Amino acid sequence: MNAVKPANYAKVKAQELQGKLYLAAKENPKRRFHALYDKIYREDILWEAWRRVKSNKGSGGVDGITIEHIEEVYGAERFVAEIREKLISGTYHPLPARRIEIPKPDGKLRPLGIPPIIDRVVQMATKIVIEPIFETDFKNCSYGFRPKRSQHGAIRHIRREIRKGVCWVVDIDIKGYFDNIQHEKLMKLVEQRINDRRILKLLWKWLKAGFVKEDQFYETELGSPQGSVISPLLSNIYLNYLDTIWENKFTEIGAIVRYADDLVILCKTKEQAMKSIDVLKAVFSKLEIQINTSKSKLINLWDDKIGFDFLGMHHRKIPKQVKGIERYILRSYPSKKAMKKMKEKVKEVTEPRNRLFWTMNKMVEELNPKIQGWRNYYGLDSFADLFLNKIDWYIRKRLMLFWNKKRNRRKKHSNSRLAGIVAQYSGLKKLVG
DNA sequence: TTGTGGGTTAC
RNA sequence: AUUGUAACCCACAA
Repeated sequence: MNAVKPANYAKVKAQELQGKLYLAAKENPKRRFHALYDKIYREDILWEAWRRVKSNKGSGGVDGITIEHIEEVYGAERFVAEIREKLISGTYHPLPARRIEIPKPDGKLRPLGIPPIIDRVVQMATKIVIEPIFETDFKNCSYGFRPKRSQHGAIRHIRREIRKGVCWVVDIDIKGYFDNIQHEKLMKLVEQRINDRRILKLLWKWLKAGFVKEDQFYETELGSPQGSVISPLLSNIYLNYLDTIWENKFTEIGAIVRYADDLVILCKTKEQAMKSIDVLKAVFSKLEIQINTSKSKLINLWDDKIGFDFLGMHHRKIPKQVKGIERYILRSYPSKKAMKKMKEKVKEVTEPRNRLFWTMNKMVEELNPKIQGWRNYYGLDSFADLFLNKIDWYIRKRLMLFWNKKRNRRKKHSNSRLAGIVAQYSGLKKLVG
Protein backbone atom coordinates (compact mmCIF):
# COMPACT_ATOMS: atom_id res chain seq x y z
CA MET A 1 0.00 0.00 0.00
CA ASN A 2 1.36 3.35 -1.02
CA ALA A 3 0.64 6.32 1.17
CA VAL A 4 -0.42 9.27 -0.96
CA LYS A 5 2.20 11.99 -0.84
CA PRO A 6 0.91 15.55 -0.81
CA ALA A 7 1.90 17.81 -3.69
CA ASN A 8 4.35 19.70 -1.55
CA TYR A 9 5.89 16.60 0.04
CA ALA A 10 9.38 17.31 -1.30
CA LYS A 11 9.18 20.92 -0.25
CA VAL A 12 8.23 20.02 3.31
CA LYS A 13 10.95 17.38 3.57
CA ALA A 14 13.53 19.82 2.24
CA GLN A 15 12.47 22.39 4.81
CA GLU A 16 12.72 19.78 7.55
CA LEU A 17 16.27 18.93 6.54
CA GLN A 18 17.18 22.61 6.37
CA GLY A 19 15.77 23.18 9.84
CA LYS A 20 17.82 20.32 11.27
CA LEU A 21 21.03 21.48 9.63
CA TYR A 22 20.43 25.05 10.75
CA LEU A 23 19.99 24.00 14.37
CA ALA A 24 22.98 21.67 14.30
CA ALA A 25 25.19 24.41 12.89
CA LYS A 26 23.88 26.99 15.32
CA GLU A 27 24.40 24.72 18.28
CA ASN A 28 28.03 24.22 17.41
CA PRO A 29 29.58 27.16 15.50
CA LYS A 30 32.85 25.29 14.99
CA ARG A 31 31.32 22.10 13.62
CA ARG A 32 32.44 20.99 10.18
CA PHE A 33 29.84 18.92 8.39
CA HIS A 34 30.88 15.75 6.64
CA ALA A 35 27.77 13.71 5.78
CA LEU A 36 26.17 16.08 3.26
CA TYR A 37 26.69 14.51 -0.14
CA ASP A 38 24.21 11.75 0.61
CA LYS A 39 21.65 14.47 1.32
CA ILE A 40 21.92 16.12 -2.08
CA TYR A 41 20.94 12.97 -3.93
CA ARG A 42 17.97 12.32 -1.69
CA GLU A 43 14.92 11.99 -3.89
CA ASP A 44 12.92 14.69 -2.11
CA ILE A 45 15.83 17.16 -2.24
CA LEU A 46 16.38 16.57 -5.96
CA TRP A 47 12.66 16.95 -6.67
CA GLU A 48 12.53 20.18 -4.73
CA ALA A 49 15.65 21.38 -6.57
CA TRP A 50 14.07 20.53 -9.93
CA ARG A 51 10.84 22.29 -8.96
CA ARG A 52 12.74 25.46 -8.09
CA VAL A 53 14.87 25.43 -11.25
CA LYS A 54 11.77 24.77 -13.33
CA SER A 55 9.82 27.61 -11.79
CA ASN A 56 12.47 30.08 -12.89
CA LYS A 57 11.71 29.23 -16.50
CA GLY A 58 15.26 29.91 -17.59
CA SER A 59 16.71 28.86 -20.93
CA GLY A 60 18.94 25.91 -21.64
CA GLY A 61 22.71 25.62 -21.34
CA VAL A 62 25.44 24.49 -23.66
CA ASP A 63 23.86 21.05 -24.11
CA GLY A 64 20.77 22.67 -25.62
CA ILE A 65 18.36 20.89 -23.27
CA THR A 66 15.50 23.12 -22.22
CA ILE A 67 13.02 22.85 -19.36
CA GLU A 68 10.24 22.39 -21.89
CA HIS A 69 12.11 19.49 -23.48
CA ILE A 70 12.57 17.75 -20.13
CA GLU A 71 8.93 18.17 -19.23
CA GLU A 72 7.35 17.25 -22.52
CA VAL A 73 9.79 14.88 -24.22
CA TYR A 74 12.32 13.48 -21.81
CA GLY A 75 10.15 13.26 -18.71
CA ALA A 76 10.94 14.93 -15.39
CA GLU A 77 10.84 11.59 -13.55
CA ARG A 78 13.53 10.12 -15.75
CA PHE A 79 15.58 13.32 -15.66
CA VAL A 80 15.64 13.44 -11.87
CA ALA A 81 16.25 9.69 -11.57
CA GLU A 82 19.24 9.93 -13.87
CA ILE A 83 20.73 12.83 -11.96
CA ARG A 84 20.35 10.76 -8.82
CA GLU A 85 22.13 7.80 -10.38
CA LYS A 86 24.96 9.96 -11.63
CA LEU A 87 25.44 11.51 -8.21
CA ILE A 88 25.41 8.14 -6.47
CA SER A 89 27.83 6.52 -8.89
CA GLY A 90 30.07 9.57 -8.95
CA THR A 91 29.74 10.01 -12.71
CA TYR A 92 28.23 13.47 -12.54
CA HIS A 93 30.49 16.05 -14.16
CA PRO A 94 29.45 19.65 -14.79
CA LEU A 95 29.57 21.09 -18.30
CA PRO A 96 30.91 24.53 -19.07
CA ALA A 97 28.49 27.43 -18.90
CA ARG A 98 27.02 29.10 -21.95
CA ARG A 99 28.43 32.62 -22.02
CA ILE A 100 26.25 35.47 -23.10
CA GLU A 101 26.49 39.18 -22.55
CA ILE A 102 23.57 41.33 -21.55
CA PRO A 103 23.50 45.13 -21.42
CA LYS A 104 23.69 46.72 -17.98
CA PRO A 105 21.78 49.89 -17.10
CA ASP A 106 25.00 51.91 -17.46
CA GLY A 107 25.46 50.73 -21.04
CA LYS A 108 28.27 48.28 -20.34
CA LEU A 109 27.93 44.54 -20.83
CA ARG A 110 27.40 42.02 -18.05
CA PRO A 111 28.87 38.58 -18.77
CA LEU A 112 26.55 35.77 -17.80
CA GLY A 113 27.46 32.11 -17.44
CA ILE A 114 24.43 29.93 -17.94
CA PRO A 115 24.98 26.35 -16.77
CA PRO A 116 22.92 23.53 -18.34
CA ILE A 117 19.68 22.60 -16.56
CA ILE A 118 21.19 19.47 -15.03
CA ASP A 119 23.97 21.50 -13.39
CA ARG A 120 21.46 24.05 -12.17
CA VAL A 121 19.44 21.28 -10.51
CA VAL A 122 22.49 19.74 -8.80
CA GLN A 123 23.63 23.18 -7.69
CA MET A 124 20.19 23.93 -6.31
CA ALA A 125 20.19 20.62 -4.40
CA THR A 126 23.59 21.51 -2.98
CA LYS A 127 22.41 24.96 -2.07
CA ILE A 128 19.37 23.57 -0.27
CA VAL A 129 21.69 21.41 1.83
CA ILE A 130 24.58 23.76 2.61
CA GLU A 131 22.81 27.12 2.77
CA PRO A 132 21.25 26.64 6.25
CA ILE A 133 24.71 25.89 7.66
CA PHE A 134 26.17 29.13 6.35
CA GLU A 135 23.06 31.07 7.27
CA THR A 136 23.98 30.57 10.92
CA ASP A 137 27.34 32.26 10.30
CA PHE A 138 26.05 35.16 8.23
CA LYS A 139 25.74 38.47 10.03
CA ASN A 140 22.78 40.67 10.62
CA CYS A 141 24.25 43.40 8.41
CA SER A 142 24.06 41.24 5.25
CA TYR A 143 20.88 41.36 3.18
CA GLY A 144 21.58 40.32 -0.42
CA PHE A 145 20.56 36.91 -1.81
CA ARG A 146 19.51 35.67 1.62
CA PRO A 147 16.26 33.91 2.55
CA LYS A 148 13.81 36.10 4.48
CA ARG A 149 15.90 39.21 3.85
CA SER A 150 14.98 42.05 1.54
CA GLN A 151 16.12 45.41 0.20
CA HIS A 152 13.53 47.02 2.44
CA GLY A 153 15.17 45.31 5.42
CA ALA A 154 18.53 46.78 4.43
CA ILE A 155 17.02 50.24 3.96
CA ARG A 156 15.25 50.07 7.33
CA HIS A 157 18.55 49.03 8.90
CA ILE A 158 20.22 52.13 7.45
CA ARG A 159 17.43 54.40 8.58
CA ARG A 160 17.64 52.94 12.09
CA GLU A 161 21.38 53.60 12.28
CA ILE A 162 21.10 57.11 10.95
CA ARG A 163 18.45 57.96 13.52
CA LYS A 164 21.07 57.13 16.14
CA GLY A 165 23.10 60.12 15.02
CA VAL A 166 25.11 59.02 12.02
CA CYS A 167 26.44 61.85 9.89
CA TRP A 168 29.09 60.27 7.73
CA VAL A 169 28.40 57.61 5.15
CA VAL A 170 31.03 55.60 3.32
CA ASP A 171 29.53 54.26 0.10
CA ILE A 172 31.66 51.48 -1.39
CA ASP A 173 31.61 49.93 -4.83
CA ILE A 174 33.70 46.81 -5.42
CA LYS A 175 35.39 46.40 -8.80
CA GLY A 176 33.82 43.48 -10.69
CA TYR A 177 33.10 41.60 -7.50
CA PHE A 178 31.80 38.26 -8.84
CA ASP A 179 34.55 38.08 -11.43
CA ASN A 180 37.35 38.56 -8.92
CA ILE A 181 36.52 35.98 -6.28
CA GLN A 182 39.59 33.84 -5.64
CA HIS A 183 38.76 30.16 -5.79
CA GLU A 184 41.35 29.02 -3.24
CA LYS A 185 40.42 31.67 -0.70
CA LEU A 186 36.72 31.05 -1.15
CA MET A 187 37.16 27.32 -0.68
CA LYS A 188 39.19 27.88 2.50
CA LEU A 189 36.19 29.75 3.88
CA VAL A 190 33.81 27.01 2.73
CA GLU A 191 36.02 24.39 4.43
CA GLN A 192 35.54 26.08 7.78
CA ARG A 193 32.08 24.58 7.78
CA ILE A 194 32.21 21.68 5.34
CA ASN A 195 34.64 18.81 5.13
CA ASP A 196 32.57 16.46 3.01
CA ARG A 197 35.12 15.85 0.26
CA ARG A 198 32.55 15.05 -2.39
CA ILE A 199 30.70 18.32 -1.77
CA LEU A 200 33.94 20.29 -1.83
CA LYS A 201 34.90 18.59 -5.07
CA LEU A 202 31.57 19.54 -6.62
CA LEU A 203 32.07 23.18 -5.67
CA TRP A 204 35.60 23.14 -7.12
CA LYS A 205 34.33 21.65 -10.36
CA TRP A 206 31.64 24.30 -10.73
CA LEU A 207 34.14 27.08 -10.14
CA LYS A 208 36.52 25.58 -12.71
CA ALA A 209 33.88 24.51 -15.25
CA GLY A 210 34.75 27.30 -17.66
CA PHE A 211 32.49 28.67 -20.34
CA VAL A 212 31.77 28.48 -24.04
CA LYS A 213 31.48 31.58 -26.18
CA GLU A 214 30.97 31.33 -29.91
CA ASP A 215 31.98 27.64 -29.90
CA GLN A 216 35.23 28.46 -28.15
CA PHE A 217 36.01 27.04 -24.70
CA TYR A 218 37.49 29.33 -22.06
CA GLU A 219 38.84 28.33 -18.66
CA THR A 220 37.83 30.11 -15.48
CA GLU A 221 40.70 30.49 -13.05
CA LEU A 222 39.07 33.41 -11.26
CA GLY A 223 35.57 34.43 -10.26
CA SER A 224 32.21 32.80 -9.70
CA PRO A 225 29.98 32.90 -12.77
CA GLN A 226 27.02 35.27 -12.62
CA GLY A 227 24.08 33.15 -13.67
CA SER A 228 24.89 30.03 -11.74
CA VAL A 229 22.70 28.91 -8.88
CA ILE A 230 25.27 28.71 -6.07
CA SER A 231 27.18 31.88 -7.00
CA PRO A 232 25.09 34.20 -4.84
CA LEU A 233 25.61 31.95 -1.81
CA LEU A 234 29.34 31.66 -2.52
CA SER A 235 29.62 35.42 -2.87
CA ASN A 236 28.06 35.84 0.57
CA ILE A 237 30.44 33.28 2.07
CA TYR A 238 33.34 35.26 0.64
CA LEU A 239 32.25 38.63 1.98
CA ASN A 240 31.11 37.14 5.28
CA TYR A 241 34.83 37.25 6.01
CA LEU A 242 34.51 41.03 6.08
CA ASP A 243 31.25 41.00 8.07
CA THR A 244 32.81 38.73 10.69
CA ILE A 245 35.93 40.83 11.14
CA TRP A 246 33.79 43.93 11.34
CA GLU A 247 31.44 42.50 13.93
CA ASN A 248 34.33 41.26 16.08
CA LYS A 249 36.49 44.36 16.02
CA PHE A 250 35.03 47.46 14.45
CA THR A 251 31.41 47.94 15.47
CA GLU A 252 32.53 50.93 17.53
CA ILE A 253 33.69 52.94 14.53
CA GLY A 254 30.60 52.35 12.42
CA ALA A 255 27.78 50.11 11.26
CA ILE A 256 28.08 48.20 8.03
CA VAL A 257 25.07 47.41 5.87
CA ARG A 258 25.68 45.15 2.90
CA TYR A 259 23.56 43.99 -0.02
CA ALA A 260 25.71 41.51 -1.96
CA ASP A 261 28.67 43.59 -3.12
CA ASP A 262 27.00 46.91 -2.47
CA LEU A 263 27.84 48.24 0.97
CA VAL A 264 27.71 51.34 3.12
CA ILE A 265 29.34 52.11 6.44
CA LEU A 266 27.54 54.49 8.74
CA CYS A 267 29.70 56.52 11.09
CA LYS A 268 29.24 59.33 13.58
CA THR A 269 32.44 61.21 12.82
CA LYS A 270 34.68 61.86 9.87
CA GLU A 271 37.60 60.24 11.69
CA GLN A 272 35.63 57.02 12.06
CA ALA A 273 34.69 57.14 8.40
CA MET A 274 38.33 57.52 7.37
CA LYS A 275 39.33 54.70 9.67
CA SER A 276 36.59 52.53 8.14
CA ILE A 277 38.03 53.03 4.69
CA ASP A 278 41.45 51.93 5.94
CA VAL A 279 40.00 48.82 7.55
CA LEU A 280 38.07 47.97 4.39
CA LYS A 281 41.16 48.34 2.24
CA ALA A 282 43.10 46.02 4.54
CA VAL A 283 40.38 43.35 4.52
CA PHE A 284 39.84 43.65 0.77
CA SER A 285 43.53 43.18 0.08
CA LYS A 286 43.32 39.88 1.96
CA LEU A 287 40.37 38.87 -0.21
CA GLU A 288 42.17 40.19 -3.29
CA ILE A 289 39.35 42.44 -4.30
CA GLN A 290 39.49 46.16 -4.95
CA ILE A 291 37.47 49.23 -4.22
CA ASN A 292 36.24 51.04 -7.30
CA THR A 293 37.47 54.45 -6.22
CA SER A 294 35.61 56.38 -8.90
CA LYS A 295 32.26 54.97 -7.77
CA SER A 296 32.92 55.03 -4.01
CA LYS A 297 32.08 58.08 -1.94
CA LEU A 298 32.35 59.67 1.46
CA ILE A 299 29.21 61.64 2.23
CA ASN A 300 28.46 64.13 4.95
CA LEU A 301 24.79 63.86 5.79
CA TRP A 302 24.39 66.87 8.06
CA ASP A 303 22.03 68.91 5.87
CA ASP A 304 19.94 68.60 2.72
CA LYS A 305 22.77 69.49 0.34
CA ILE A 306 23.90 65.93 -0.29
CA GLY A 307 22.77 62.34 0.09
CA PHE A 308 23.62 58.92 -1.28
CA ASP A 309 22.08 56.26 -3.49
CA PHE A 310 21.58 52.77 -2.13
CA LEU A 311 19.33 50.01 -3.50
CA GLY A 312 17.58 52.23 -6.00
CA MET A 313 16.70 54.94 -3.53
CA HIS A 314 18.28 58.24 -2.71
CA HIS A 315 18.78 58.82 1.01
CA ARG A 316 19.11 62.36 2.27
CA LYS A 317 18.28 64.44 5.31
CA ILE A 318 15.42 66.85 4.61
CA PRO A 319 14.20 69.56 6.99
CA LYS A 320 10.81 69.02 8.55
CA GLN A 321 8.79 71.09 11.01
CA VAL A 322 8.24 69.05 14.16
CA LYS A 323 6.24 70.94 16.82
CA GLY A 324 7.43 74.27 15.55
CA ILE A 325 11.12 73.35 15.39
CA GLU A 326 12.93 72.52 12.21
CA ARG A 327 14.59 69.13 12.19
CA TYR A 328 16.56 67.19 9.64
CA ILE A 329 15.06 63.79 9.00
CA LEU A 330 16.38 61.05 6.72
CA ARG A 331 14.19 60.55 3.69
CA SER A 332 14.33 57.69 1.18
CA TYR A 333 12.87 58.27 -2.24
CA PRO A 334 13.40 57.01 -5.81
CA SER A 335 16.88 57.84 -7.12
CA LYS A 336 17.29 59.84 -10.31
CA LYS A 337 18.22 56.62 -12.06
CA ALA A 338 15.06 54.94 -10.80
CA MET A 339 12.88 57.86 -11.92
CA LYS A 340 14.41 57.69 -15.36
CA LYS A 341 13.89 53.95 -15.55
CA MET A 342 10.22 54.21 -14.58
CA LYS A 343 9.59 56.91 -17.18
CA GLU A 344 11.29 54.82 -19.84
CA LYS A 345 9.11 51.83 -19.00
CA VAL A 346 5.98 53.97 -19.24
CA LYS A 347 7.14 55.37 -22.54
CA GLU A 348 7.80 51.88 -23.86
CA VAL A 349 4.25 50.77 -23.07
CA THR A 350 2.51 53.91 -24.26
CA GLU A 351 4.56 54.46 -27.41
CA PRO A 352 1.76 55.10 -29.90
CA ARG A 353 3.86 54.02 -32.87
CA ASN A 354 2.82 50.37 -32.97
CA ARG A 355 0.13 50.46 -30.35
CA LEU A 356 -2.44 52.51 -32.18
CA PHE A 357 -4.72 49.50 -32.50
CA TRP A 358 -4.62 48.94 -28.74
CA THR A 359 -7.61 49.82 -26.66
CA MET A 360 -7.30 51.99 -23.61
CA ASN A 361 -8.24 49.02 -21.44
CA LYS A 362 -5.47 46.92 -22.88
CA MET A 363 -2.93 49.61 -22.15
CA VAL A 364 -4.15 50.06 -18.59
CA GLU A 365 -4.00 46.30 -18.14
CA GLU A 366 -0.35 46.45 -19.15
CA LEU A 367 0.43 49.42 -16.95
CA ASN A 368 -1.34 48.41 -13.74
CA PRO A 369 0.94 45.54 -12.62
CA LYS A 370 3.96 47.78 -13.15
CA ILE A 371 2.38 50.56 -11.11
CA GLN A 372 1.62 48.02 -8.40
CA GLY A 373 5.25 46.89 -8.33
CA TRP A 374 6.68 50.40 -8.18
CA ARG A 375 4.23 51.34 -5.50
CA ASN A 376 5.29 48.40 -3.38
CA TYR A 377 8.95 49.11 -3.75
CA TYR A 378 9.17 52.87 -3.51
CA GLY A 379 6.25 53.52 -1.20
CA LEU A 380 8.40 52.84 1.86
CA ASP A 381 8.74 56.48 2.90
CA SER A 382 5.79 58.88 2.59
CA PHE A 383 8.21 61.49 1.31
CA ALA A 384 8.58 59.38 -1.83
CA ASP A 385 4.97 60.33 -2.71
CA LEU A 386 6.29 63.61 -4.04
CA PHE A 387 8.27 61.71 -6.63
CA LEU A 388 5.74 58.99 -7.31
CA ASN A 389 3.20 61.72 -8.02
CA LYS A 390 5.44 62.90 -10.81
CA ILE A 391 5.35 59.45 -12.34
CA ASP A 392 1.55 59.33 -12.01
CA TRP A 393 1.35 62.64 -13.76
CA TYR A 394 3.70 61.40 -16.46
CA ILE A 395 1.64 58.24 -17.02
CA ARG A 396 -1.51 60.31 -17.48
CA LYS A 397 0.27 62.64 -19.85
CA ARG A 398 1.42 59.71 -21.96
CA LEU A 399 -2.02 58.13 -21.91
CA MET A 400 -3.49 61.43 -23.07
CA LEU A 401 -1.06 61.54 -25.93
CA PHE A 402 -2.04 58.03 -26.91
CA TRP A 403 -5.74 58.82 -26.63
CA ASN A 404 -5.46 61.91 -28.81
CA LYS A 405 -3.32 60.19 -31.42
CA LYS A 406 -5.77 57.31 -31.58
CA ARG A 407 -8.69 59.64 -32.07
CA ASN A 408 -6.53 61.49 -34.57
CA ARG A 409 -7.14 64.90 -33.17
CA ARG A 410 -5.18 67.70 -31.70
CA LYS A 411 -5.77 68.61 -28.12
CA LYS A 412 -8.87 70.69 -27.81
CA HIS A 413 -9.54 70.12 -24.16
CA SER A 414 -7.41 70.79 -21.14
CA ASN A 415 -4.93 67.95 -20.91
CA SER A 416 -5.13 67.47 -17.18
CA ARG A 417 -8.91 67.36 -17.23
CA LEU A 418 -9.08 64.80 -19.98
CA ALA A 419 -6.32 62.74 -18.37
CA GLY A 420 -8.40 62.63 -15.22
CA ILE A 421 -11.42 61.40 -17.11
CA VAL A 422 -9.38 58.86 -19.01
CA ALA A 423 -7.91 57.47 -15.81
CA GLN A 424 -11.25 57.40 -14.05
CA TYR A 425 -13.01 55.35 -16.68
CA SER A 426 -10.23 52.95 -17.47
CA GLY A 427 -9.39 51.63 -13.99
CA LEU A 428 -5.81 52.84 -14.06
CA LYS A 429 -4.04 52.35 -10.74
CA LYS A 430 -2.16 55.15 -9.05
CA LEU A 431 1.25 55.17 -7.44
CA VAL A 432 0.03 57.54 -4.75
CA GLY A 433 -3.31 57.68 -3.02
C1' DT B 1 -3.30 26.71 3.85
C1' DT B 2 -1.05 24.95 -0.96
C1' DG B 3 -0.53 25.20 -6.43
C1' DT B 4 -0.51 28.25 -11.11
C1' DG B 5 0.04 32.89 -13.83
C1' DG B 6 1.35 38.16 -14.13
C1' DG B 7 4.53 42.18 -12.16
C1' DT B 8 8.28 45.25 -9.33
C1' DT B 9 12.94 45.79 -6.97
C1' DA B 10 17.97 44.77 -5.66
C1' DC B 11 22.59 42.84 -6.76
C1' A C 1 17.42 36.90 -27.53
C1' U C 2 18.24 37.34 -20.91
C1' U C 3 20.97 33.76 -16.50
C1' G C 4 20.97 33.58 -11.40
C1' U C 5 19.50 34.39 -6.14
C1' A C 6 16.19 36.81 -2.90
C1' A C 7 12.15 39.78 -1.19
C1' C C 8 7.58 41.78 -2.06
C1' C C 9 2.70 42.52 -4.53
C1' C C 10 -1.56 41.32 -7.53
C1' A C 11 -4.76 37.90 -10.02
C1' C C 12 -6.63 33.01 -10.63
C1' A C 13 -7.44 27.82 -9.24
C1' A C 14 -8.89 24.06 -5.85
